[in-house]
Amino acid sequence: MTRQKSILRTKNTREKILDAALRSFNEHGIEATTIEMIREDSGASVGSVYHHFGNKENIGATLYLEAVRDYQQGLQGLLAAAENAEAGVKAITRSYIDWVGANPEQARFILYSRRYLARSGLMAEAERETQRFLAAIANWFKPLMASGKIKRLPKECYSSLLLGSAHDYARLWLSGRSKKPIGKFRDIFAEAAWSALKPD
Amino acid sequence: MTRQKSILRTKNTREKILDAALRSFNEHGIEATTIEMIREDSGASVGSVYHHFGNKENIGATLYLEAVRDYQQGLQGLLAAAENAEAGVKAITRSYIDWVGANPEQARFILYSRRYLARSGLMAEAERETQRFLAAIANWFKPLMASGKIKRLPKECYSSLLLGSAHDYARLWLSGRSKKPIGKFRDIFAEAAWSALKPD
DNA sequence: CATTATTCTAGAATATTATTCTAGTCAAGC
DNA sequence: GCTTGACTAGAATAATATTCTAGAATAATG
Repeated sequence: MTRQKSILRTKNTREKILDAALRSFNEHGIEATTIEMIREDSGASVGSVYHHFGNKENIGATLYLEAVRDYQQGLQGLLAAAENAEAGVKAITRSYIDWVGANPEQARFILYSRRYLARSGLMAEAERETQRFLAAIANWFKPLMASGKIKRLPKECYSSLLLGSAHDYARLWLSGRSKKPIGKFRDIFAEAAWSALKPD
Repeated sequence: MTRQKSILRTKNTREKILDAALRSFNEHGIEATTIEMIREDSGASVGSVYHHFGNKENIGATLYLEAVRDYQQGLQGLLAAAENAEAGVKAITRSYIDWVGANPEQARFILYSRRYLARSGLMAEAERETQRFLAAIANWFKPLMASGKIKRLPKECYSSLLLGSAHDYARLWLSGRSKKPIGKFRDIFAEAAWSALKPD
């Protein structure tokens, strides 16, 4: 019980710092966010912040890693369940849109702050996980490409044709330049992905 | 003549600062770039840097504004020349790809650093110019949408369906995660845009 | 030309902010 | 109830952005 308490104390501080950082990073950008702002908003001390994360960039990298994991987990199994190429392509697109719609703050952070986050150990880890994830998707696609169920194209192009439009609209929406919630256009982007990838 | 000389001095210092900043911003990111690095790389003094730009963010905003203007200028006239919907859609896509291929450093900066640049006066200016530009494109599309030469969709979706895939691949390429020059896929992305926008 | 105003450059001084350091507090297990 | 390790606090330091002051170069004026 006492142990539980300790973990809670830790967890709470750590989570509060992450929450405060995400809010502030998204509102002001990472650079404009000072440790002092995070400290004040989270109620933690400078010492705590540095104890948990080491430096400002690691706070960002942690947010990035946790968000990416959450999204990738949501997609697991969807492909296994897909009956055919069209269903799979549309499932990937819809899953992406649904995740963005449900987690706009995390999505905003991932889309707009990746460039800032240099190659810390945490980012390398995120990179590795993403590679594994993309490889799994590529694997699912491979037989469909071979059998002509999906248009044959240079392999570099698939991910952009699949998610590029949804990606782009997500940026538009998350930046506030478009007001219409991304969920409204779920099927439009799924159709567009399929029309770019279906065989002629 | 003396006047000419003076402008050159100014221009050179100013341009050298911008060149050094673009290099360093793209290599290390804006935050990790110090004024000292820009000063050393450009050969200017701290005083000069601040005389010309006022603060670090304004250097970024200037790079952003100049790059966006350059791209937008390139697209002017292309639409006026387009014979029909398909030609127009493909011309826009190709023009974007060509510009990115020809100006990778500028493109990288625009795509990866927009979020960092807050609403300084310069960014507001860039925003206004972009609005005018998008309005001109929307205007070109309007009669085609009305007459059914282009698929009828919610207006928020068009830009993402038109350039989203190319956009996405540009990021991939510019970040170094894909090695194949974007120009190779010029027609693939033009086709994809058209297949998303052509009437059923 | 000489004079004056303006723009530009230089680098030292200052202010802001990230990070480190030291001294503790707190809970867990013995 | 002692010891250990994880955690917190906030002061001290270091790194960096920005401002300031002086002066050099250039342009404008009579």
